[in-house]
Amino acid sequence: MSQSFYITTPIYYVNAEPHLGHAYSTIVCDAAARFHRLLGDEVRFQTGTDEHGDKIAEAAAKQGIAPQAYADRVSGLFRATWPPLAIAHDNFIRTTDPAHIATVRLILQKIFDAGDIYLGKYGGNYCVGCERFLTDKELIDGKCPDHDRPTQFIEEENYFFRMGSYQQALIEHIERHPDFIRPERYRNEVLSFLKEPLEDLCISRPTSRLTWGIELPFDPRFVTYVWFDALINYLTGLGYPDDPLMAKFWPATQHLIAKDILKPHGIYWPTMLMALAKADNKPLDAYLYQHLNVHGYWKTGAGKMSKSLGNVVAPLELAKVYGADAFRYFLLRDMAFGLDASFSEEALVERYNADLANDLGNLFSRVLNMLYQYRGGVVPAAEFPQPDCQELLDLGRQAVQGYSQQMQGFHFHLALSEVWQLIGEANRFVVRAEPWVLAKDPAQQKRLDAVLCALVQVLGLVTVLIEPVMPGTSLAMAGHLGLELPELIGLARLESADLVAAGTTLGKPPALFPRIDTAKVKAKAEKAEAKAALPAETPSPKEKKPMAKEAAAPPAQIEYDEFAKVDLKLGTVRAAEKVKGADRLLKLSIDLGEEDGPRTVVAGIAQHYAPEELLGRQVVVVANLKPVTLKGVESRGMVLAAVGDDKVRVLSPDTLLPPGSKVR
RNA sequence: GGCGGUGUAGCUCAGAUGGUUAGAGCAUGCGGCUCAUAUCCGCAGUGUCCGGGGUUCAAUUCCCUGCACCGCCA
Repeated sequence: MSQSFYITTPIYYVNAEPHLGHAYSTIVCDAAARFHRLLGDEVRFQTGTDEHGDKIAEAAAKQGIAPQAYADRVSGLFRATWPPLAIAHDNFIRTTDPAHIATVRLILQKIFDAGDIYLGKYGGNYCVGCERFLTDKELIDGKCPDHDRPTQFIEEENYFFRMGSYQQALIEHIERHPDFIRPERYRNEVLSFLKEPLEDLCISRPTSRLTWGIELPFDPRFVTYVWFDALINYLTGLGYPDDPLMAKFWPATQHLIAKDILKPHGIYWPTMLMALAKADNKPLDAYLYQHLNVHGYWKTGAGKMSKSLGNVVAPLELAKVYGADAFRYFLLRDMAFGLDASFSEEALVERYNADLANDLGNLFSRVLNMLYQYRGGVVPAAEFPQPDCQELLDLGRQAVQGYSQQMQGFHFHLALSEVWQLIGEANRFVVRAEPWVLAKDPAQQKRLDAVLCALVQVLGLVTVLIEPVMPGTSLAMAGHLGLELPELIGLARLESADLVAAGTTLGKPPALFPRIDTAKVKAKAEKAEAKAALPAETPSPKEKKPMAKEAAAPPAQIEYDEFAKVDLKLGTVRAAEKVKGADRLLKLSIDLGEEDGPRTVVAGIAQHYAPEELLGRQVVVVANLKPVTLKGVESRGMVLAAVGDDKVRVLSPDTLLPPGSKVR
């Protein structure tokens, strides 16, 4: 029953550092991958970097370093961007990987041997300054407009790929598979492009002009054109031709791109795949991908946004300010997939407050609080199901259906809207059922049980449904609801109403998304803008201070052995309470998977965490710290936390692991 | 220059093979509840459905034209 699902981001060209557009593409793929994992599919999700070509050679030269060193640096930046955004890719590929280079050469040779690559001549107006051919239209008075000097007519030998010979086959495939390129507007764009005769594609660059590329296997005087090299990454990531991954995943390939690279992916790539299929003696469409999913642009900066809030902080920085989950939610909820959308901090905060704080966060909070007050946190069994409760649960199941369909079709904004309609239903249900009235009436206790039970089950549904988009929140909710990992629950299990087992004891809820004071954000932005408007840059003493702190001597280096003496372990917080007579101390009972039960650890984090917030959380503990007695409580260990300027956050893994797991 | 798209409430957008009161969310105003993160629920609006012309008993919806923005191609 389980199917395969292979999704790819474009590999990002390392001539620019990661920005919002890259993040969106990658987050979309991650959400789709997570969704398919919930479906129980076998999933492979690949991203990576594209590192050859003129522009990279130039950028490296400008910095006075070797292209490889330059590519290493920027590729590293991309790699480091993803974990904080909760991206869980299976493979990160680089076009400078030896395996990729070998495969590109193998494929070139195959297509060459099959006769679809030939040596031809190309003549044109070459500008030495630009190091490229210019079209007639680009010339002004026969001169290069950028360098204001005459171009030379150069005839150059190059290798060409017989792209044109696959034009008709491609048109037919697209017409027979309406979903091949989606949404439809981009399919139409490709078809309209294919109305004109398709020319062959120049796939080489002479080494006299460029050496930063993959040498053609059949002619060392040339390197491969960067697109021909780059597109093949999707195959090399699966180990074409022989790796078992190919058989499992290639037939289930979904590419995702932004609209600016539609042509290479909608035309070059399928014709390349047809040529490769022909060379491998297979039907022409044997290697064609399932779907090309095309999204629009995020418009940032410019216009009125800069006047109020946007622009003050780079979009990716906002993920740190408001959290990866809120950031992901905003991107997926606010953009109709395929169309353009505009990004601003205001819009992000608006979504955050309206959807996350008021709707979801508050529902979670009110339901669990009532459960805590009326039932001591123990989930009741609904022994006599009531019609309205049943109706709510039915709506829940319908939401799961609608959500699944929309997610399959890459309509993320509509999928989320399904979930939020359910959240709205649950909020209305609370008002209609008035649990606070039921609680006072001894005759209504069974009814109250049913109402609370239904609400808790809806929270369970929502927990799983939001996992692809907000994995961290989903995990936190699961922890408080006593559920196992959402990704292990999967969508199929949502059919039963008993996600949260009766009899489970749930703690007091934390605020999942504390409301953001928009007035404050605005004031901050205006202040920053005013500051930016000042011409002179005299740093105020205030700004100097943290600089001085950073400049303090770093701690001395230590040997690995010294580090290894510290026994770090993962523990699950089973109980938490304030230590009497101490403002800063919390007494935690932490399960380290030890036979003699949970340990008591005292942590100085009471000003940063309410005890309930930590229930179910996994934390990192120094297990072999000498016991100390603090305010009369013996503490056996210490909880690790990151200390920011005014924030202290305990460290947790991004997915639950067995208590006692070693940390190193 | 050619082709295509978009233009609907303050904002973001949905919509009907043309037919009585044009919709959703957010923002705004009023009312209600109190379990909740001053949250939630209900009610209320407001719109020359881009301008002009045409077809029609009837157009925001179809046709033509103009304007604005966007995209693809050259």
